[in-house]
Amino acid sequence: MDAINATDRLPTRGHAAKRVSILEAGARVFCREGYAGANIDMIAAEASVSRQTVYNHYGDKDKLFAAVVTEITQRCNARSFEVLATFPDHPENLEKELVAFAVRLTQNCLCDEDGKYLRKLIQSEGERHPQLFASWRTDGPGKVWSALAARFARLAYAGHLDLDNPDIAARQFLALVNTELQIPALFGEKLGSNRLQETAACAVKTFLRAYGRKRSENEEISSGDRALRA
Amino acid sequence: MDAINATDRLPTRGHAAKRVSILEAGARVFCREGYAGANIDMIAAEASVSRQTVYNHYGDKDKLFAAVVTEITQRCNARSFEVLATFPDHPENLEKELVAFAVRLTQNCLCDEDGKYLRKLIQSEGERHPQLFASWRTDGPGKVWSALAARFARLAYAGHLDLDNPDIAARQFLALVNTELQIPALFGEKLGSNRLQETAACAVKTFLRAYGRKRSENEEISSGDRALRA
DNA sequence: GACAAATTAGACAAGACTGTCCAAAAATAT
DNA sequence: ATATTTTTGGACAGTCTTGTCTAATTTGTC
Repeated sequence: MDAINATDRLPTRGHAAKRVSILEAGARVFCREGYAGANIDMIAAEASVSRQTVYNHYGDKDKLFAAVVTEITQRCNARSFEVLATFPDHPENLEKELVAFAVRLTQNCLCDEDGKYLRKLIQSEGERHPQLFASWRTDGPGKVWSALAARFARLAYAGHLDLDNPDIAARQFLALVNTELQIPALFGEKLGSNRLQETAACAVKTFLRAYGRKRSENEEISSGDRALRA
Repeated sequence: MDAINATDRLPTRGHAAKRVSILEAGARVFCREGYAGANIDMIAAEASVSRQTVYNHYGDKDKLFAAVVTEITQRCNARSFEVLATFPDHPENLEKELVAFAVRLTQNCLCDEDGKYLRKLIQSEGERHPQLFASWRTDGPGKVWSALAARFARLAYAGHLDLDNPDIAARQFLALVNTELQIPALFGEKLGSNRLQETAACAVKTFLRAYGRKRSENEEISSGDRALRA
């Protein structure tokens, strides 16, 4: 009855380590083979555990899958908010700090193992088990978006940005940061961190071209405005 | 040996109609259930055809899957270039025409059935069958990107845009247009065409804020800027 | 109408997977 | 050291799926 909820106790070493071992093997195998393609023997083998132990811990394939999904979801969400906490609220060099933030975001949330797993699992099973991923939709992207939007709004209020709709800006920021990641991600390819840096730099540059502060209070008229007057 | 290559003859009505019927049922079922989860009986039933006919036409499950993938890929690529041909090369109202173009792109290539199928199939099976999707990578996104980049470069040369790197601009344009589509697409949800229009409008507005011609020699403030209410 | 090709339904063997049961072995706690 | 819990390996029935085969039926062609 509480076999599944036993995850609240920390996975110590010798004891319930098998539990997490199974969970992680499950994530890998479900992700690699899809739900239907994965089989318990594979997962047991990859977790270095007997098949029976898998059944002892998680009951059946469906429950194991559900456990895997909620685990990965929680990890991903937690990490997203960790990174979000490093947002440059008081930037000295906005562009540079935004690029660093974008890199952290992609490295820790979008391009890491968990991120890849979650993406694949949602894509392949989301339509069949919408309730399983409901919490991801609301607690994951939903909250990240609005949190990020709030940060951008604050930057705008402080005069660092010029934007009319922080929510749209936040989503577009994420979209731009993701630009180059889509295709390789589909094939499970890893991007070197230099390439990742590049992409983030391009994304932020474009973002700031669109939403960067038009002018500061004590700045002289920009060259563009001079051209307009002429 | 040439069972698969028989697709070169046109699927007439009474004759080889079953062929395409199977192919389309295959696309639906493979997409819905994943490769491992799909079974021939399902596909046969959904194609209103006996199981044996499926085997007669396509040999086995693997070959059927390959046929489905190449078919969908070709359809998607073809449609992409159709839409690309409607790019506003000589725009009178650049913003408006770019929005319309973006809407065409999303409706016909990204959000339609084939687009959804291809996305799911690549995501779930791309890692396992990289060679199957190799042609998609090179002939699909690869060529669309560079074609789009060429269009943007021409617009820049004609003074309608101000960009330093057309390739990056093209990818970012696509990323922006995709902004809102990602999440619903993962769950197979359809976006109303009004919502689609909105998203495209936001994307293009941002794109032009970043890459729009700084200003014309003889132009007053654009209506678009005015609509951007306080 | 007759002939050839395609389609159908059904049975079939072979293999894979799930989930259960059980008794021996190992690990853990007292 | 002993008692308790967990893990293990293997066997097992039941189910599902693939791919083949066959004979009968339908379809399209001449």
